[in-house]
Amino acid sequence: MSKTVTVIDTFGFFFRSFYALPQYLKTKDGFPTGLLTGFTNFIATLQKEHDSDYIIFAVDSKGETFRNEIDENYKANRQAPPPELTQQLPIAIEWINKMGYKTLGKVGFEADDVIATLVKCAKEKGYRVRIVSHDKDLCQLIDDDNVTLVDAIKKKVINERACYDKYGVTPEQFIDYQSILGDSADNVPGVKGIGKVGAEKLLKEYGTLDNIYAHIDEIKGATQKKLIESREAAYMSKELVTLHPDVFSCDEVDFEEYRMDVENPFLNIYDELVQYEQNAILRTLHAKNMVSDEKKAAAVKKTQDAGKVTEYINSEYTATLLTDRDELFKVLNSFEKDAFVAFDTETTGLDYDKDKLVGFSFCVDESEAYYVPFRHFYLGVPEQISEDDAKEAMRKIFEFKVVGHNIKFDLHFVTRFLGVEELPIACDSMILAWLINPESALSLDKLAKALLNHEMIAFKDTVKKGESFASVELDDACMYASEDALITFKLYKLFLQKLELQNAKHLIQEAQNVEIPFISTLLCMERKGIEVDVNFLEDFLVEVKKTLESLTKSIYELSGSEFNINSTKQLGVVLFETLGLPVGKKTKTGYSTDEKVLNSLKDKHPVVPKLLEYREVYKLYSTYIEPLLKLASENEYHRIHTSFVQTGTATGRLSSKNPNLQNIPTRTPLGAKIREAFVAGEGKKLIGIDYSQIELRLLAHFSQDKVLVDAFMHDKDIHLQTAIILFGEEEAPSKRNIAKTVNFGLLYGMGQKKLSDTLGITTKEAKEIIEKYFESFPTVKSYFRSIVDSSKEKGYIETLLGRRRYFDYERATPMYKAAYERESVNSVFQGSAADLIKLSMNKIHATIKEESMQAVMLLQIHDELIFEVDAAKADAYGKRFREIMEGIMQLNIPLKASLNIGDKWSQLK
DNA sequence: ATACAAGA
DNA sequence: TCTTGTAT
Repeated sequence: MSKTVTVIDTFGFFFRSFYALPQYLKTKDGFPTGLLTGFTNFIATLQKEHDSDYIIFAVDSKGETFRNEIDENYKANRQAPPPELTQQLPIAIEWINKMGYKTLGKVGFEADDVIATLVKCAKEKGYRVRIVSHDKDLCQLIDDDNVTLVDAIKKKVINERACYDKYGVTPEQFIDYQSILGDSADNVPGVKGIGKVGAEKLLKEYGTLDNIYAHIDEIKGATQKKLIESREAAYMSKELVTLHPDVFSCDEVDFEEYRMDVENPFLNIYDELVQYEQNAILRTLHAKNMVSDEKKAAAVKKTQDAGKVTEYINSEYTATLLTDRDELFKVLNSFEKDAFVAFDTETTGLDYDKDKLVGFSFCVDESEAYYVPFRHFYLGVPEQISEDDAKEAMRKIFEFKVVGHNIKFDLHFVTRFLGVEELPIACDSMILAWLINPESALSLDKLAKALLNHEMIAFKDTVKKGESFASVELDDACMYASEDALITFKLYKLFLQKLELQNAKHLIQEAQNVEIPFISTLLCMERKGIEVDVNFLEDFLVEVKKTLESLTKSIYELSGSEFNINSTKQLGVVLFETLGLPVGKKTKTGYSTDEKVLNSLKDKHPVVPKLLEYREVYKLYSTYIEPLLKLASENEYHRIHTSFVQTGTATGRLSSKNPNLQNIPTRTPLGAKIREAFVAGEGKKLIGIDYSQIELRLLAHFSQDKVLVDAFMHDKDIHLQTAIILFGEEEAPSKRNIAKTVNFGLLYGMGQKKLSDTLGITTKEAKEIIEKYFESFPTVKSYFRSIVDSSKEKGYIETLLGRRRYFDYERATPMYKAAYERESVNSVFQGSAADLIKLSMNKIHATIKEESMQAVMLLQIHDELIFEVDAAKADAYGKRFREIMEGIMQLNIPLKASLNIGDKWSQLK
């Protein structure tokens, strides 16, 4: 590999950076820093984007150049640069040398000539050259194999091809091109009256300037006249624009003096980086632990005011660390009474049961954010706010309109810390982001990157591995936490604007009336948790372990080998190679061994039924029994707390995690036994209420289909009615199950493929059934059609409450389009059903509070709610809740919900 | 179809 | 990351 030299057109680069970067970048004293920031960024990305062996900063030298001898007007037209630029320029030049790089210039010559000379010298040595410049004067040096130009701001490489695309001439023709064109900014006259189109055309035809004049007789009319008149000017121009590769002799340059691999260039200008508030770079240095604590302390001291407030200023906003009570309240009292305050907490971990708050941050405008530490703990931690003052401050904050990002998380910690049930909140930027597009990434850092083009400080760069936020030093904590509050504030404002622009003002109302109150509803459910019978689970665990052991033994015996049954790879080998069973389905990586495949092999070998049983039991053990038992045992009340994710799905349903309590088994007898472990507390009962056929009822309501409406109005068996219509009165009872699957399939948006799989029939038969269904329910068919049409026209569907889900039909393969059509239809029902139960939950939550009922809502499983209530009131409360659910909205058909009461979850059916 | 979670 | 399996 030949060596590479990067040559910087230094002043050109600085000018470019200066104008490319925002002019408002200033230190807090008002000293402009845009150019400096651009420069430090450039150096920081040097290795990554301009990796080479040598780097030379070519500079102009003061004084007249030989070009002024040719023409005294040369460059006389240039305007004096603005003072903001001239202020920064000498600092930047100084930094080049301080950092350990070297400049190269020659009195009487411009940087361009120095560069031309360097190119010649480098070529002699067989080095490749990258010239960092956007100056077209340098195009004449391009030589694809050896020399390219790099535009550092646009990050573009300009080679022969790019040059030709842009100017229509080759690099070799470039001098002649400029000679004709001239350059008014540099007072290069060129041929008067011929511009770039003419110059390009002439050179395309004749190749060179000399050849143009050699064939001047062939050229017609005005062009000829102009060329003849400007002949002298053209050749003078040629002298002006031709770069001189002989500024110095090549043995004068020792490339080894210009090595790029300078060690830690920034450390050499550390104090100045602090002085000029190059905080992005400082942050990286600190994160990489490249700065000693003494050096850091000395620098922080310089930025520290005489008073008790420490400010960390970077180019965009001020992060203020508040460690003094009076300062803290001075800030809080300065806020308008009805101000929106973005609020965020820092904790020792994610578990609100065992982890603790260590500090909080807030922000009321886009230029300033604050961090209040009160429980950081590390060797030599400075004075912090007291816990009592922190409480008082947080109470005060919740008198304003609080906005958070996933604020349910913060509320768990703050409510417990303050000893209150609920706190009023104004909004949640994560929920707004979800309402705007439920399928987008919702984390603060992703949103900041995508919408604000802001790279946030990474949590893992702030908190060392294995440590908690409490051990983060206050200044780093302040930078990190303040940024969270600031970005939350910015996003909140942005989302309100976006909703208006997207013509979705109703979603602001929906957020206000439904989603935001829903946060409190979920908060109470999660905090309460559900009790688990630990003894029962322990016994169950022992029993299941025994079963597994004996199953493992017989599987080993029957298969004739010992292997890891949980490894699908090993299992595949045993079944299909050792035992030679017929291979059915294959996966991307090997044999498929899923339940369906095993079922088809049930009679082929005695090990297969054992495997099926093992799979079921192992699933129960590993996914449910063991983790649930662990969670319940850890909790002093044996209650386990799930997290409901309000923004978890594209349709509007909730999701549940850590643990997921929405997929506790029910189908098989053994699985259903898990539900026996969920019990009511002492003197309490569990109540389960589930909406019956809520999605099909919504279908009846929206489509107004006579058969469906009639069935629900008279409370008939909907699946049987469907069977009657599909297969006739006679066959209906025996085919009710098929009808049920079809109805079910409709709701989950199954295609013919999935339906045939589920029913165990061919796709053709499935297709026929679906067609039959639509023939029999023409109203449903046309209603589905109308959803799809509107989805395609608008690019989104809306639920009952106006929540949207977007579909990009524009660039989608036909397969995707078909999937989008089904998802569109399905989302309307699932989403609207989710809306209804959400409304019910809010209403029930409010009712429990208003009437001080001895009841708590514990779980939601999509169309079902589970409560724990005072045993004596179970019946009355149950009926009351059911009424609320059935009456939550007046539809064209009645809503129905069924009520069950018991001591264990398993009894609620 | 939509989730979450476990294990290799 | 892939495969499997649980729920609605």
